[in-house]
Amino acid sequence: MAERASESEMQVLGALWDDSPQTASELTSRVGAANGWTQATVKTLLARLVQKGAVTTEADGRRYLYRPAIARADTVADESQRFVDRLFGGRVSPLIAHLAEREALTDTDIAEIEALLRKLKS
Amino acid sequence: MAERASESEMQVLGALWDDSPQTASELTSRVGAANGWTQATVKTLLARLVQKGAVTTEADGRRYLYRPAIARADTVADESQRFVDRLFGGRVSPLIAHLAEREALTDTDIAEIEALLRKLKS
DNA sequence: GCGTATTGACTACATTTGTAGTCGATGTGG
DNA sequence: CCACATCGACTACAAATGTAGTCAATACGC
Repeated sequence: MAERASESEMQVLGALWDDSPQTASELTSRVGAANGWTQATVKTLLARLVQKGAVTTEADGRRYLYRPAIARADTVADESQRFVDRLFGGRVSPLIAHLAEREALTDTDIAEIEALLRKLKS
Repeated sequence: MAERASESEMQVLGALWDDSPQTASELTSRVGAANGWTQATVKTLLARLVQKGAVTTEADGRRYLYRPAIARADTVADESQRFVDRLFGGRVSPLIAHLAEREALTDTDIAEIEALLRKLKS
C-alpha cells in the first residue's frame, strides 16, 4: 500500500492526475511555478512520490516520463474519509452545513448538488 | 493568528471542543486511550497547542484546566477550505459527487442536505 | 509527618516535510 | 567534435511532528 503523500507532494500528484505522462520540466513549469518552487524542489517531490509508490516512471531517452500510480478517486476517497472523520466525527451533513454557512457554495454548486441528490434517490 | 494544529494535536483539540475544561489526565483517558498515546504524549501535544495559542490554561491548584482558545467553527472553516482546494480544486460539488459515489451519504444525510439547500435558496 | 502518586516542565530523538544545492552524465546545436 | 544545456542522483539541512522519558514539586491518604 502506498504511503500518504504530503501536501506538497499532493500538488505534484494532482498535476499528474490532470495530465500524464509529464516530464519533470513540465511539472516544474506548472506546479513549480504555481507554488514558487524551483526545479530542484519539484524533483525532490517527484523522487519521494516514486519512492512512496504513488508515481511511476518510464524512461524516455535520458529523462523520465512520470505517471500517477494510484487512482485519483482512491486517494480522494481516503483523504475525504480522513477529513470527515477528523473534523466532523464522520458525519457528512455537518460538513455541507458548514460549507453552506460560509457561503462557500455558489448557485451553480447548489444546482449541481441538487441534481446529484436527485440522481442518488432514483 | 494561531498556527495550524497538526493531526494529533487536532485530536486533543477536538476533545476539548466536545467538553471543556478538562485536565491532562482526563484528556489522556479519552484521547490518549483512543489513540494509544501515553500521558507524556498527550502532555506534549497539549504543550504545543498552548504554545500555538490554540488552547489556554487556567491553574486549578497544582494542575491546569485546559480550554480551547480557538473556535471549532473557525478551524473547521479553514481546514475545509484547504481541503477542498487541495483535492478538488476549490470546487465543492465534486466533493459531494465523490462522497455520493462512495456511498458515504446515508439517506438521512441526503435529506439533511436537501433541507439545507432549500434553506439556502430562500 | 511521611511515603506515594500525580502533575507540569524540560529534554530527547527519530522521522517526515519543505526547500534547495551540487555534480556527473548525456544529449544537442552548430 | 565540442561547448553548453538539461536531467536524474545524491546530498543537505532546518523545522515540524510523533512519541515518549525524566525529574522536581506537590498534594493526599494514612
